[in-house]
Amino acid sequence: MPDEIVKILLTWYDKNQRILPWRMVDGNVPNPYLVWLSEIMLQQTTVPTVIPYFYRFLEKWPSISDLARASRDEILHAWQGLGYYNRAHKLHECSILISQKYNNIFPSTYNNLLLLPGIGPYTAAAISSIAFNQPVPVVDGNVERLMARLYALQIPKKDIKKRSTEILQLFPLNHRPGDIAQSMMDFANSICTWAKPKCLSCPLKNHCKSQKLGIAEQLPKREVKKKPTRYAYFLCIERNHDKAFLFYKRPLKGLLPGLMGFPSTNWQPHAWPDAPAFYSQFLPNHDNIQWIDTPIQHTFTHFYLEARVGKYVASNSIINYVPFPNMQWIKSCNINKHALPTLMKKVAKTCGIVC
DNA sequence: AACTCGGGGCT
DNA sequence: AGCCCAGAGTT
Repeated sequence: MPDEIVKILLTWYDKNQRILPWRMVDGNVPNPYLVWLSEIMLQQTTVPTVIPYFYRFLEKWPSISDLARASRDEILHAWQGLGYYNRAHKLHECSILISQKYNNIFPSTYNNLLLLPGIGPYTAAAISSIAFNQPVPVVDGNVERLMARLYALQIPKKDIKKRSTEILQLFPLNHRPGDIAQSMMDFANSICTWAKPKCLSCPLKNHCKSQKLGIAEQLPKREVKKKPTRYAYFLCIERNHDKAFLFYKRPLKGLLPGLMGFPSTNWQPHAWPDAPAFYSQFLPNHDNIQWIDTPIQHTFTHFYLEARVGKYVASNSIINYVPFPNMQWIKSCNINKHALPTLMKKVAKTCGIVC
């Protein structure tokens, strides 16, 4: 049965393969650097989102040694807006490690790839399989959904990855392992979709247990968790004489690590922070703060943020005033030289910053 | 084992 | 409004 499934998947893949910039055509093995870069970017991120970032990275840094010579801030700047910024930090670390300790050569086996920063079980399997033809099961969210439906796995979501991997160990992966992996992901992404799977025209329907049971769309089982809301104030402080704004560089650990941001209160649950206690830290004279009526809404992975933005135009008396050492004035036309997360771009837009 | 990490797109 | 996505790292 697994042999038949693999055969159907490869046949489907040969006919429907998407042309993607990190894929090599004509059956050649792709460049490991391209595979690695794409796989890191694709972690929890959709293909259409990744493509423009991938091209920009490749243009700036055509090889792993080029990337290894870049600074952390350059990489963060190119990564801005892509999210999960720790990936950018690990990308930087990994490039330096491979360039300096590995002589610019990627390891080829699952176990050795797993030792590298930013590379976990999925990515190690994907790189070894796609770039080095290693017969390793590659299990991402797409494959989990496909296997859960093919084998009617009515088990908790957290257990599906392990079970899927076990099942795939019994699949014949020796012939074209990378294509098998990518065929499963492409197939689940376009046929065995999360919502409204195309079961009626599915080439695997005769092999699908959940299709026979009529429960394909309910699998894999989902578990609900409610997101809390947090509340914060942001300050957009403009220096009168040169249209510069007060920014701070966020810590290298935690949320939005190493990116630029506007001064804000703690993002606290349940209640609005004490606004005067907050802005008096930054503004010796805090009259004339214009509070924007419409609050900013932003969704993070595990909470919503609702924020109000205050705009303040600083008088000449605080031209050289910098409240904290991690802060700096940045002229409006230089802001785009720094790495700003999408949330902070919303704040900038809300208070009308233009270059 | 559970939590922390973005942002866009779909329903 | 909720869930999804070529998951990894930390606690």
